[in-house]
Amino acid sequence: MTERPLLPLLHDAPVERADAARNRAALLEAAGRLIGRCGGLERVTMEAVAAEAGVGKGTVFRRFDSREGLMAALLDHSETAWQASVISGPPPLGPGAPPLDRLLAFGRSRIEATLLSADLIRAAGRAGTRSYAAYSFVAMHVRHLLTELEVGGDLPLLATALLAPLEVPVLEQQVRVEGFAVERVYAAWADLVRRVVA
Amino acid sequence: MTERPLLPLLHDAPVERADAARNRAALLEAAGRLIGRCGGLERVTMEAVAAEAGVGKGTVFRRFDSREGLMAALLDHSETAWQASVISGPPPLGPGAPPLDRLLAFGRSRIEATLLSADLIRAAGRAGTRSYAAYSFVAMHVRHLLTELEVGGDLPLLATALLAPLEVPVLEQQVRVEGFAVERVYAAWADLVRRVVA
DNA sequence: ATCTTAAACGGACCGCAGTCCGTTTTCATT
DNA sequence: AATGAAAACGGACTGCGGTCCGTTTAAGAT
Repeated sequence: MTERPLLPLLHDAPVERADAARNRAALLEAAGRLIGRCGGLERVTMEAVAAEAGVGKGTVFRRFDSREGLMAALLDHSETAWQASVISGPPPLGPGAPPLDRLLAFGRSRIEATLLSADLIRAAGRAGTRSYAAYSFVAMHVRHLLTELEVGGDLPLLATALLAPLEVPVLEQQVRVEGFAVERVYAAWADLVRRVVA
Repeated sequence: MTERPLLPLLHDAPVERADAARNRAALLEAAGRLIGRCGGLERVTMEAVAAEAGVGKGTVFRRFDSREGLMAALLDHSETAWQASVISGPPPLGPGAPPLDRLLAFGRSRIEATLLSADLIRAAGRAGTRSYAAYSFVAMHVRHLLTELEVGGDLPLLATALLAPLEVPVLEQQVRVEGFAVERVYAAWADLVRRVVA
């Protein structure tokens, strides 16, 4: 499951001890199991995760720093899989389609993925903007596509402006509070994109 | 300070008892004082606010429900003042200027006001999107200006898309993490607006 | 002035995130 | 295999947000 790198010295993370790695895996599994068993991850306490994994409470915090850290680690699996489908999945989300098609596919996929993991993303903290690594990836991807579309202007900030309406609080407001259909939210984002690249 | 309505029955808030009103005011003042005295509002505990105001802890939660509620009440003053300057202040933020000028002035003013109260807004919760009342106001205002500009499309969602980059997490990422100048952030937003209304 | 009652009060109490520190385990070295 | 030091472990402990409930108080009615 967790691959130990063949040349650990090349990675700056200084090699994890065997018991530490075992407990990390056990804790992630325990957390996933508990979230499934109870309804909703906010009802799962850190102590319960520790107990389910058969370790002490201190170990949970040693491994993941905080509740948000644990949630972020949990989120990492799906986020990584999603990133892979953007990097090397089938078009139009993956490479091979025209840039505008890719951008629109990106938006639709991002909306769906974000709404699907909304609770986890919120619990993983940063209160609205996902962790820096995740943000960097999507920002870079959108900048890249905008460059291919030969869009002028301040690309880093323009990319951010296109990404902002795809953040959890905005989508939840639109879909869960205002009751708009996901399809309509996507259509509006696509409209925004077309105006920007025009 | 706190005006009692002449015809209380017309308001659905069922009239506040004198001691309750006194304590509400005392608590807001105490909270403001403590936030000033200590550095940063996250170092101020609810118990400390209660003590500073000379009331019991239960009273704080009775009046404001939660820590977020207290922070939201604190924020309400400046938010209301800002709304007033949009509704009836001098142009171009207030009425009297052409719609595009008003929209651009709105963006600049909103960016500045949001960054100024960023800590409070974050502490007031809803994890990224401000309280519904505040959101409704700005959304309505932007929709209104877009209508005057004869912009077509799904106006409610288009307005949201223009507002999303002005939320706290986005602005803080750009200004505090990436180190962009506020002026540049505003310029990028203005560019976005011009592309959308074109 | 007194009475009634709904509302407000205060502070002990609870649950959970996060810390601390004495004990145990891993693993590289010999 | 023995050893030593760095790392991990566990669970008691702390601090704060939030609740509960017995007591007090405001304010309209008589």
